[in-house]
Amino acid sequence: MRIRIEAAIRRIPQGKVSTYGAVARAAGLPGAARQVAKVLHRGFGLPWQRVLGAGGEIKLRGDSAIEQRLRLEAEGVRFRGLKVDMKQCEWKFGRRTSDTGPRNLRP
DNA sequence: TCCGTGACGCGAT
DNA sequence: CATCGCGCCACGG
Repeated sequence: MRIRIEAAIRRIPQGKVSTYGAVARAAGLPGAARQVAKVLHRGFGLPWQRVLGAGGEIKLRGDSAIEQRLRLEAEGVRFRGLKVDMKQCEWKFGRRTSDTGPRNLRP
């Protein structure tokens, strides 16, 4: 299970973000949002900053939250107030085989 | 086995 | 918006 979740997380490209719930579904584990959070908390080498709560909200507290925001802005993710502008930055997981989703956004 | 715990999600107020 | 409540789920005590 951990592997499936990690794989899904790794599919999120730089400059894009996703949510715990979406990652869980992409991993074939609908409803396992909390497990996604755990994997992120313990796993290493994962682009953890690209996973947010529903609506593009950062769910971390204190310094971690600040770091996540800085990391995201550093890779071009735009914020609208305290949330990420999902309308523009959310990564849509495609169904296997050549996933054709909106990609390459770096003007 | 029961119970508390979360980097959760969503609808209702 | 802010809060609340309830559903969800793997884990550890």
